[in-house]
Amino acid sequence: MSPVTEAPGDVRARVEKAALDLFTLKGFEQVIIDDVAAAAGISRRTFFRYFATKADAVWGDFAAHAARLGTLLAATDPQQPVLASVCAAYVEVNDYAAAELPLLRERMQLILTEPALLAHSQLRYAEIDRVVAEHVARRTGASAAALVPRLVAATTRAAATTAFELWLTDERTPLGRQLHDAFDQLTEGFPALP
Amino acid sequence: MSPVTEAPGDVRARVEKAALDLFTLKGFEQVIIDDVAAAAGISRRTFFRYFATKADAVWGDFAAHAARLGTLLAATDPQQPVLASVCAAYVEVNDYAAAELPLLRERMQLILTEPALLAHSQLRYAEIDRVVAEHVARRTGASAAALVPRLVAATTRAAATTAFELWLTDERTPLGRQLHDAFDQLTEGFPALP
DNA sequence: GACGTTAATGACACCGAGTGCCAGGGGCAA
DNA sequence: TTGCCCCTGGCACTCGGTGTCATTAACGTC
Repeated sequence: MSPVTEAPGDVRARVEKAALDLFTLKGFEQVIIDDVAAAAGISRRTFFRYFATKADAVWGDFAAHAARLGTLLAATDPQQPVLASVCAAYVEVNDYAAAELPLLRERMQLILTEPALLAHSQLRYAEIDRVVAEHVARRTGASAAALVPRLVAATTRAAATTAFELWLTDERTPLGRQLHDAFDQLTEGFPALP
Repeated sequence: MSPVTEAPGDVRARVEKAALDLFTLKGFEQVIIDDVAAAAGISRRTFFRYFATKADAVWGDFAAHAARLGTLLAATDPQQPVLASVCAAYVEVNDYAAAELPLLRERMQLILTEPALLAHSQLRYAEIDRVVAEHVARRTGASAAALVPRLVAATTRAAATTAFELWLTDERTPLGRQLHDAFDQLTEGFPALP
């Protein structure tokens, strides 16, 4: 039936697309795995060979994303202030081509508004936090388990998430700008506050 | 069979205790609802009348906790800096009596280390963030959906969570002190950072 | 061309969380 | 006693997720 051998990765990409479209169309909870599998032309069992959980179909290759953030952090200028280096890495790792933006919006819209996906996000962010805390630990000489590295990791990630939320609701301001704005507030100690 | 009529709330408290103990002893995933129900002397169906999900049995009356944080924030001195008022409210809402500390430790240990509970926590924190963002919005005149209120809510909550994590691993430093330390770093714009 | 090997797939049965529905029973007021 | 209400348990069902096994197609070797 099938024309020829399918290129590896094709199936995974097709399932991911089918899942994303269905979730966006009907809502994450309303879609069951059989729907996604049918739309992608595979069986329910095969779906779980490509994605460990239903939520995983929404996140692309997030492990690579986190690893790239780590690489970018390691390559930052040691003279640069630490917070600035974290900001720069966040901006660069989220510097998507214009053609990718609609897909990113779809993904983030789901992740930030669907309760089940929002909950799942916490597990993914743990990897991000670990990478950032290790960078801060290197720069400061502290342990990655100490207050400052963990706090910087947690708060910068909170800033990045907030920037993403604002970017979703505001079509006009680019993501990089939203990230810079949020990091600026954090770095300056919230100067606008009474 | 049962002696007399049971005081209302008794059952819920008993189930909560049974769940907490079993989860701590065997791990959250290893315990199934039937185990908890049996230990509490109720049926599986009744468990789900007291708690909407398995994770909910670990959180006490968290809605009341969030509401109390809101009350404390509303009662803060308008002359006080905004970040200081948020810190003070966080410290006060988490000012437990010494007798309650072991239970709090058990709860937080589970929430912060069990992946399923960590994920679930994100849903609970949304309520906290909303309350804090509204307080900041009141104080600054901004919309609760604007950058600064959301950012303050997200970062202070990140700071509080980090303080809890450190408190769990360090038996000696009291929780209020950990919270103050974390908030100080945040308020001063991380002075220790190069 | 026949053969054994390997990876991908699908079918099936199973577990556990969570839900809807209904029946039984005890407390309580009239 | 009667009727009402609330709490409870039992049952069947949906759905996410997993272990197991048989099938099939691709590939290299003889």
